[in-house]
Amino acid sequence: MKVEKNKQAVAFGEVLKELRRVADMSQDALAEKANLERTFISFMERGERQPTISTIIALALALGIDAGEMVRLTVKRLR
Amino acid sequence: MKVEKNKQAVAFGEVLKELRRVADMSQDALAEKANLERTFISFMERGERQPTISTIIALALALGIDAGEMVRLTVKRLR
DNA sequence: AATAAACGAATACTATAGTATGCGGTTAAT
DNA sequence: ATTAACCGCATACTATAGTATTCGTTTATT
Repeated sequence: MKVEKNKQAVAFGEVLKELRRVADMSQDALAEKANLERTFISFMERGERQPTISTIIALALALGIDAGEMVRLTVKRLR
Repeated sequence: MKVEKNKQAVAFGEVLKELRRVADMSQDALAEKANLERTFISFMERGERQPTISTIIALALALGIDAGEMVRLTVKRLR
């Protein structure tokens, strides 16, 4: 049977991808700046992995935005 | 050698504990409402575990507050 | 059309989020 | 002094976050 994807992870992934493109960064560049693996950024954007609070904060810092705002956008996308 | 604790996890734990008390809930009550284990709430409040985005959203919902705000308070506490 | 940057995707692994159980200490009531 | 609610803490386990490597395709750019 097909494994159901986590809705919050999918929503976060969409927000991440959008914000990264607005910041005009490649997955590779973002990964480097946030001290994460490029493949992990890819996993998150596809909703196959979800971030911890540490990762959210690191991503927000690398993207030059507010971590709280990033979560707000995620929650907003869920309803 | 002593295992260094994750600073973001500690900050989040402090915020969680404070917000839970403001909401006048026991760890047990919060755990039940957020569909988590009481011991996991305890771990988080002590900074020994950190939440994923799903857990943050579930906790915020159970506490009747905004998930983004919860993250904002955590980041604020880090500086 | 060839070269390279960028990304999806698979796989396999290590670290840690999250579950489950249990014990002991504290506090506040009886 | 006993009962009960609340919580710290330890341990052991299962699920998944995060790393590392690799291959194929797409999209410029030349």
